[in-house]
This record gives sequence, C-alpha cells and structure tokens, in this order.
Amino acid sequence: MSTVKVRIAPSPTGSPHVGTAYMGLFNYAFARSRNGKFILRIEDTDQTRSRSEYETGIFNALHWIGLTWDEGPDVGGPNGPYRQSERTELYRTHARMLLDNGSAYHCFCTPQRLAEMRERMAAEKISGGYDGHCRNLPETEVREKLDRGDPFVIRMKVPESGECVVHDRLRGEIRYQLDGIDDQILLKSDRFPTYHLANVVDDHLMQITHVIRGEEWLPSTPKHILLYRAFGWDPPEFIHMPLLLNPDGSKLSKRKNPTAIDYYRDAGYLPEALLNYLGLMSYSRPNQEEKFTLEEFVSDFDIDRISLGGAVFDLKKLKWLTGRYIRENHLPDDLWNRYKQWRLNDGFLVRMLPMMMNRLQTLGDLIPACAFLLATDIEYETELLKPQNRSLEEIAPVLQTLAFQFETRSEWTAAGIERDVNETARFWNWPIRDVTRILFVAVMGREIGPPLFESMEILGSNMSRRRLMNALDAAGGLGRKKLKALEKRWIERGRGAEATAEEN
RNA sequence: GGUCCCAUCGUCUAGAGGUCAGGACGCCGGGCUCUCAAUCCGGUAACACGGGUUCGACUCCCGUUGGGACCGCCA
Repeated sequence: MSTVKVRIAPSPTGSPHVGTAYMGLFNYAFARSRNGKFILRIEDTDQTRSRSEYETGIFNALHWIGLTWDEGPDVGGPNGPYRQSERTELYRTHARMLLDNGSAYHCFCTPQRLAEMRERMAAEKISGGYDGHCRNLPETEVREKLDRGDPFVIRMKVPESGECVVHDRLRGEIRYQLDGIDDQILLKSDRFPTYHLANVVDDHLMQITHVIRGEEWLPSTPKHILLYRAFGWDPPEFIHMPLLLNPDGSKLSKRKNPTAIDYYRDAGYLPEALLNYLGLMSYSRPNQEEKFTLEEFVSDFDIDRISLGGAVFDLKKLKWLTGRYIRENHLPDDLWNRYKQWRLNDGFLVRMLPMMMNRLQTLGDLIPACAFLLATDIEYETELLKPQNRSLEEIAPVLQTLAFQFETRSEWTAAGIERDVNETARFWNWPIRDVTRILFVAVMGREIGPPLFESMEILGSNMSRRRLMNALDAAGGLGRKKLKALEKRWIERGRGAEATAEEN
C-alpha cells in the first residue's frame, strides 16, 4: 500500500474561504491519521482573476487557523512546482499526448459562436453542452487553421456512448451515461489548462492517492476519470464531502453569510474555535465530544464517519464554542495577549487617531467613538438608519445596492468606497448625504462618529459588508422577488434604467 | 430544463433491524447572584410521505415529495 497523499487546491481569486479551511481540515486529518502527506497546491490557471496577494492570503489564513502542509509553494517539496502557473509546459505536453492518441482535438469555435449556440439550445430547450462542431474536422483543415494562427482550444473527445462509473468512498458507485457529458475544454486559448486537465495531471504526477473535495465536483468527476483513462493512469480514490450551507440551505455564499476566513478573525472569533467548529460540520467524533484540539481530532479521525447531508454554518453555535475557548482555555493574561494580537495594538487603533484628535475632549472619548471597530456585531435601532424624509421601506433596497456595488471592489480604500457610494447615490437619484447616512449607521450603529469612508477602510471589507447585511436584516430585508427585480435593474443600470426615488 | 447527490428536533449531530430515538446550539422556565454573564437543574422540539422486505423497521429496497449541486476558454 502506497503512502497516503492528499491535497487541497485553492485558487487565489479572492478572500480565502472558510470552505477552503474546511476541506483543509479534513484532508489534513486524513493525511495525519494515516501517516500520509498533505499538500497545498495553488490553482492559478485563471490568468484574469488570480492574484498573488490572494495567494499570500491563503497561506496566512490557513496558518492562522492552525493548519500546516508538508509540500507547497512556500515550503517546497519533491513534486514541485506547486503553483500551476509554473507548470504550464507540463499541461501542454500532456495535452499533446491526448491529441496524439485521439482523446482530444483542436477546437476553433469562437466564444461568440459558443454563446450563440447556448442561446439557441436554451431557446429550443435542448440540454447539453458543446455541440461537437470541431470534433471531426479533417486533418488538413486543422493543419491549415493552425498554420494560419487561428486561436484554438483543445477539447476532450468524450466517447459518444457507454457509461462511466465513479466510485465515491462515501456514496458508493455513481453511474453516468457518457452521452450526457460534453467535450470539456482542457487547454484554453491562452495556452493555460482548465481545472480539469491541470488537476488530473497534477494529482497523478504528485502521486495523490485520495481526492477529498467538495460535493460540487461530483458532476465533473466522470470527466476526470475519463482523463485518467485516456492517459492510462489509475485514478485516485474519490471522497466528496458535503457542502457548507447558508441558513436557507443553499451553498455557502458571501451574499448570505460571511465566508471569508479573515472575517472571522476580524470579528473576534478564535482560530482554534473556528477550526473546531468546522470539525463538527458533517462529522462527529466517535466519542461525541464537541470541543477538541486539532491533535485530538486527528487522533481518532475516521473518514467514514462523515455524514452526507449538507451542514448549515451556524454563527450562534460558533459563538458559543468561541466563548468556551475564551473562558476555559485562558488566564486573563493570556487573553489579553490575544487581544493585542487581534486589534488592540499599535498597528490598528492608532490609524484612527489622525481623524479623531479634533473630536476628543478627553482621552476617554476615543474608545466609545471607535467601538464599532472592535465589535463582532452591532445592534441597530432602525429609526436611526433612516434619513429624514425617507421611509424604512426605502432603505433596504439602498443597502442592497451598496452591497452589490461593494462586491466588485477589489481595492478596499476610502477613495474607492467613496466612489462606490457616489455611484449608488446616482443610481437612486438621491443626494449622497442620504445614502451616506444609511451606510454610516449600518457601519457604526449610531449617527455620529468618525469619517465614514476612512473608518470603513480600517474596519475592512469583510466586516463592512457583514454590517451592511445585518443592517439590511434590521431594516426588514428584501425578500426573494424584490431582490431579483432589484438586481436586474442594478445590472441594467446605465442603460437608461436608473431608478427614481418615487419608484420605491 | 437535463444529469447527479442528499433527507433524524429550527440548527449541528448520535443511531449501522428490537432504544422511552440520545447529546449539543438556540429558545423557554427555575436555582445561584449587587446587574449581566458564566454555571447548575428542568422543559420545548425530529425519524418528509407511500409502498414493499422482515416476526419486527429511523435503520434495507422501490417510488413520491422536498432540498441542493452541476451544466463557462471559473475553479
């Protein structure tokens, strides 16, 4: 029996996600409990979205929560490089192998043609993916287009009939009919691989024995198995974990629940409590204990105890667990040290001083005015959220559009936030003052305080967004239908679809 | 719409043919207490439905319903 080797493969396209920590924990526990290796691989094959700051963010967030790995971009290892963007030559030669043995083909379809194809299929209510337009191009025509330098992608040639059986450790045999599987793109026109190619090639080359990943990958597993087969390789064992869920049962998403690991840090949760809590999701230890260390978790870890229903991520229980860690695992001095590591340090509150000095009469005025920076959650008096002459019903949609606006912001700076607020005010045709009033109270819980945009910059994007969502709830929320309608109008804004105050 | 996965208290879960279906969070009530917490005690609350299999089904099989995921030159 070969050494157990598992990996997590996050992609550096945003704030590190609790789902990554969740998968990390279970992969780590599986590896450790079997004397195996745990690898961190960075899947940065999306050149338009990957950014190196996010990669650093992943390292930091995973370390913060207490996970370590045996091989990875930062620690090296015998199977490197561990950053897919540095392995592109490997994917190209492997794509060539597939081309050569007839398991893949060149496709010259333009994105436009594909979009039209999908539209047509939707209109005619035909299901399925790629229509196989380039699947059987004559050799000479392919040669010709290639010589001419036409852009192309390489697609997998999925057999037209037959079936593919996925063996999932937790779920047993899952059968897929091949005619329902389309010719997945393996190599993009920028010569970078898609996930499907890269993950199969890397998992094989890195000798991964068990792929423990989220259930959302189940439908693409047959494609991966087909690829292993096309290369003549043995696939690893697959273990698809249930998903982390929003309170409404949908897949955990940042619109409905905080998903950034950094949010939990900033909001004042303890990393060991968060990790512990994650270990309670879809899993229970044989002894049923609910509070445990990573070492304890590993010591009797049994992957077959994973239950299959998705698990709702419940902030209430996480708070309770964090409370236990605070009172059961600390002496006052220890706890104070953690406060210093958190936000009660020179690096943090001091940033408020330049804008606070004019507002202070005594030293004691600072902390009450800055309390919003150190609070996990804020309670709202809904009357305060309301600018004069505005009704309570008007403010929920405004909060929602602010949230939409902030979603697309990558640089969380005061100037950027100000631009976003201006744009939102323009959408509503409101004086900016009315919008800032709502946002001000949403962020600080009161109508007076330090300058809004700078304060939000210091508070951080994850915390700020969370305040927005809480204020939205306090204002009565929006409801499914209204939310959809508003989002549609928001997307179509700037095309003469701006709202007026009267419409709402 | 197509394919696939899933189904025990509101939430996280235990349960692997015979249990009063257990624990935890939350909620409610009570004790302790200068307040609030913490803590202790007690309570509320679940096997989605219908067929089988079986002496016996929460447990096994089938169907229905419900929920979810996926159908991108994103992972």
